[in-house]
Amino acid sequence: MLSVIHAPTPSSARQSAAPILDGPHRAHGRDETIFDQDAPADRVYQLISGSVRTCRILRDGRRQIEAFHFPGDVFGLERGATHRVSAQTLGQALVRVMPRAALDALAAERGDVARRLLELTTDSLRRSQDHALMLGRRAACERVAALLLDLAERTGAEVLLDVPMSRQDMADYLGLTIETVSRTLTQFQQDGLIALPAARKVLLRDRGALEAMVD
Amino acid sequence: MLSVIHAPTPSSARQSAAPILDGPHRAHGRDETIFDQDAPADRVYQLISGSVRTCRILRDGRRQIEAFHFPGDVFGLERGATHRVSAQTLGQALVRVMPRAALDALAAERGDVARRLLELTTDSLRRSQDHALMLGRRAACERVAALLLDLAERTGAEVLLDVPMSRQDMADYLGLTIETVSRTLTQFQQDGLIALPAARKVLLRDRGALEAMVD
DNA sequence: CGGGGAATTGATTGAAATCAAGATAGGTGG
DNA sequence: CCACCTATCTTGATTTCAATCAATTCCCCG
Repeated sequence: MLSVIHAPTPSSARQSAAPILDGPHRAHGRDETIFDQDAPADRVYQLISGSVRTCRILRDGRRQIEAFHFPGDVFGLERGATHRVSAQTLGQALVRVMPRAALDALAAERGDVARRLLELTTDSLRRSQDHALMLGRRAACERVAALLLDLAERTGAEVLLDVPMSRQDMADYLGLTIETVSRTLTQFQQDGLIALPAARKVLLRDRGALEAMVD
Repeated sequence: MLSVIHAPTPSSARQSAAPILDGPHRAHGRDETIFDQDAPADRVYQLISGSVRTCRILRDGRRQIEAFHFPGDVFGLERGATHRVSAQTLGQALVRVMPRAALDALAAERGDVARRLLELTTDSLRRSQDHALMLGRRAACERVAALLLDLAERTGAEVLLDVPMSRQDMADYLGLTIETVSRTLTQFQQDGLIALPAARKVLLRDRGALEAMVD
């Protein structure tokens, strides 16, 4: 049975970590689809563990990753009847599944829930606008630097960064190709900004220099 | 005195046309700033007539226009204390000014107002995501075509399109340069897709072909 | 009219895409 | 446990699309 979560929201924790509504958890394996583009948007999801990408694909195959999601993040919120993006896991992931009808009903009767939904949506909007600025006006190296810093901030990594996505995922988020992403990372390494100690690991050696590139 | 507008929302009208809250109107001349980037976000605006751009500027002068606004559109909604974008008029414009505190208070006590705010924010999010897809994965001609069709739809133009913005505005919205926008329009004209009968006018001659470019 | 910002057009450059091999590493089965 | 196999990633050569640099031309407004 569903029940409302009376979430204490300590200011220290990431705000989005508090669930809006309880719901069953669902486990996903690596690279599994959570929902497809154009599928009915009758559920909302919150990531418990792992990481997820949401993306749109054009008819000719071009793909734009719209966002990466990390534990605590809510995704799948839509205004219309269908999902405008698809969602896939990057590795193993655990998600909380909330029926949209229940969430809408709850928002209608409880102001705090409605406010939380608005906050979540506003946060997504802010992220999307930052993303658009990056795609419209930033050079390849600035985009890659921005992604690394964003990952560091959102996963709470100090120096050694876990990069859960492939080069193709990075490229499709950044509006670049895998080759350009790879070359840019190599260049950062040669310039002493980062080290690449293993696959899907990045060691931040000069965070200040990366931050200077982003703004 | 402020008063709530009990807006009948005929399904035929553009939904965003209904004001959330009444408020004083303010007239602006051509190319005037309504609010600056980083200024306190203590007011929300609704465009009555004219058109407005919201944009962000990087330290080195690169500019990204985040959105164009037309009559009925609400802009200036923020989660934080300051505006993340600036807003300027494109021509003469009339805006309704609503104090944010009053709007927040109203949303807290009235579910329909809270819901309306969420709808507006979700619409902005959808637009921003479409924008990001365009900036990340579309060629110059596809971007220009998308802008023309978007303008036609939002201003309700059938064939003759009023383009209220300069080439620089178009370029900064599309992540291109004025030269590329100009060349693309010339090419469209040569291909019989449009005609350019006057400055800031575009005649749509083959809307189907333009739509085919966009998806 | 006449001045001046905006737009167009042309020539050239340049950043990232594309095309094309290799290198590396992760997973699997012998 | 190790070797192979296949994905993924890196690196290199070349091309391409859009940016930049550079004149004109076109209008809009005074």
